[in-house]
Amino acid sequence: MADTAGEPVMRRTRGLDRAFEILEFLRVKRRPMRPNEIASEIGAPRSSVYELVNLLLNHGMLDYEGGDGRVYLGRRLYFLGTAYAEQFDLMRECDRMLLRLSEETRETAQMCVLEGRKYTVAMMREGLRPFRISASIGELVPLPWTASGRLLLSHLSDTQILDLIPPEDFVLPRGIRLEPGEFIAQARKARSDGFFTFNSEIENFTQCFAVPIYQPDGICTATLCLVAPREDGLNNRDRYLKSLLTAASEISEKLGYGRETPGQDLPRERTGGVRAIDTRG
Amino acid sequence: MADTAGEPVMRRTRGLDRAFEILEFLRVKRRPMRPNEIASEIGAPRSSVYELVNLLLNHGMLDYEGGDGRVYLGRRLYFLGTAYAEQFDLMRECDRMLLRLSEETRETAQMCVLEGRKYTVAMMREGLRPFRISASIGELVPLPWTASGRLLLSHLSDTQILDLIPPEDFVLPRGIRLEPGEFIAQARKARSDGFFTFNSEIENFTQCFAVPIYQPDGICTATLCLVAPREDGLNNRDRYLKSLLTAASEISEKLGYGRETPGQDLPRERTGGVRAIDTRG
DNA sequence: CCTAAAATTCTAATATACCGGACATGTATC
DNA sequence: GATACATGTCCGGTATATTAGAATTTTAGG
Repeated sequence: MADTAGEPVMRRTRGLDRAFEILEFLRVKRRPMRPNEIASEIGAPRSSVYELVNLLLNHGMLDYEGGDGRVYLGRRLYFLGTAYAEQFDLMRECDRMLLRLSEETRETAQMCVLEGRKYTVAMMREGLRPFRISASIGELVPLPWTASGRLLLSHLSDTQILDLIPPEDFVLPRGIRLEPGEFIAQARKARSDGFFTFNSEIENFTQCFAVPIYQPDGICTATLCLVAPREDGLNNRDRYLKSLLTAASEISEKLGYGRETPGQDLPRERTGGVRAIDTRG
Repeated sequence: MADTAGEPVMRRTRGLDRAFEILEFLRVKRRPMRPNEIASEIGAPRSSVYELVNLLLNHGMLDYEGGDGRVYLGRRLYFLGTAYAEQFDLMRECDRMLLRLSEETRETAQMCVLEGRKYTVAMMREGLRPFRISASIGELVPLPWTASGRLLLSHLSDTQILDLIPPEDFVLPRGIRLEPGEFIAQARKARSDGFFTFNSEIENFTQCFAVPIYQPDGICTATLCLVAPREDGLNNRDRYLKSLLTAASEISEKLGYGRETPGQDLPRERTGGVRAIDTRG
C-alpha cells in the first residue's frame, strides 16, 4: 500500500520513546558515545537527540564519561535498578545462592529468566577459574539455544510454546535447525527430570546445567545455571547437579514456593508468565 | 505578588520529567502503587500519570506488581542499572572487595560515594551476624552524619566544603549542631590518617569505619566502610581497619590508581579475567 | 439492593516539544 | 588555504503531547 504520491506522513516520535531508545542503545553498545554519533546510528534527528541527551544528563540518567562529550548510562539508573532488585525476595535469595554455587563449583553461576519471547541472564556470579566464562546480563537470546529455555517454557502447552518462540529462533547458532517437536520433547523431559543439561549450542566447549525455580502455581519463574568447560562439566556432572538442585529447593523453601497454596486465588502475576507481548525493537 | 486578576500562567510539564518523577517517587516509596495514588501524591494530573504509566509499562520501565493494578520499577531498569555498574572497573572491584570484607569481618561492608551535595551508599554487602545492620542503597544522607563524609570532601578547600554542604546538614540526627570548623578539622585529620572512624551519628549503637579510594588526581572517588555494633567494632578496631586499608590499596593497585598516570586518558582494558568465552546456561 | 467514593478511561483544546535546516566551530587531509 | 567532514548550537512552524474535566467502571459499605 505504498502511496506513491502525496501524503506527507509527518511522523514525530515522542520524547520518552526516543529517550529510552537512547538508553537501550547505549546499553547494547556498552560504551560511552557522542550525541552526534548516537543520533546518526539510531537514525534520529540530531537536534532531538541533543535536547534529549541534555535532559537525561540533568536527570542523572546519563553521565558524561570519557571526558570528551561522550555520555553513558548514568548513576541514577543504577540506583533505580538496585531498587528493583531489592524489591524481590527471589532476587535477593538468588544472589546468595549464586555466590554459594560459584564458590562450591568454581564455575560461573547464573539466574536466568524469560524476557518477552526470549531467554536472558538476569544475575550472574563469575567462576573462579582463570578463564572465566561469562555473558552479558540482559542480552536477549533465542530460547532453543539454551538449557534454561527447556525449563522456562515447560509449563506451557505445545501450541503455546510454538506460538511464543519465533520460528527463526529454532535455527541454532551453528546453522542447524532444531525441530520444534524435538525441543518440546526435551522440555517435557526436563520438566519431569527436574533439570536439563547439554553442551552449549552457543559455545562448543562448554557444558550447561539448569534447574528450575517454580512458583506455587507451577510456573517456572527462573532457573539456576552452571556453565562449565565441557571436560570439567562432564567430570563433575553429579556434584554440580546436586549443588544446583539443593540451591533451588532452598530458595523455594525460603520463599514459600515449596508448599502448594492452592486456596488463594493468585492475582495473575504478570512477571514470569507469558506477558502480553508488545512489539518493540 | 499574587496576581488577583489574570494571567492564566498555564504550565505544562514535559512527559520525560514527569516520567522520571514517577520512577524516583516509586524508588523512594519502595513499594508498588496505583497510578491514581501516584498522581495524587506527586500532585500531577491524573490523566497524565495514567498515560505515562502506560508508556512506562510498555517500555518495561515499570511492571505490574501485586496483581492489583499496582505498578513498580520494571525489569528493564534493572538491566540498565546492571549495564552501568559493569562499565566501571571500580564497581566491579568493589563488589569483590565488599564480599571479602563482609566475610573476613562478618560485618556489613559498604562502598559509598558523593552524590551531588550528599552522601550515599552505592554498594553494600550485608554482614553475617544475626542482627544485620543495613541501609538503603541510593538514599541521600547529609555528609556530616557519616564517617565517609570526612573523606569524600577531604580534597576540597575549606570554603569549597562549606559551599557544598547545605548549612542545615550540620545539624546531626540527635539535634545537636556540629560546628563546620570541627567538621573540616576532622576531614583534614582523616585525610592525613588515611581513615576515619567514629560511632555513628545516625544509629547510636554502631561504630563506623571508612577508608578512602583515591583517583590519581587525589580526589576521593569512593570509600570502603564497615558498620559494626559498637562493642564489636571497638574490640576489633585494628583488625577491621587493616582489612579495609588492605582492600582499598588492592583496588587502587588493580585500577592503576596507585601509580600516578597524569595526562593520559587511556581507554581501559577491562581488568579481571579474560572475557573470551561467551556462553549462556 | 442502593449510594458514595475511588479508580480508570475518554475527549477535545491548546501549549509546546520535536524536527528540519541554517549556522558556527573545530580538525583532519591535501 | 581550501575541502570535507564531524560536532554542536540555535530558531521558527506545526504535529502532537499534556491537560482539565466529563464519562464510565470498579470497589466498598450498609
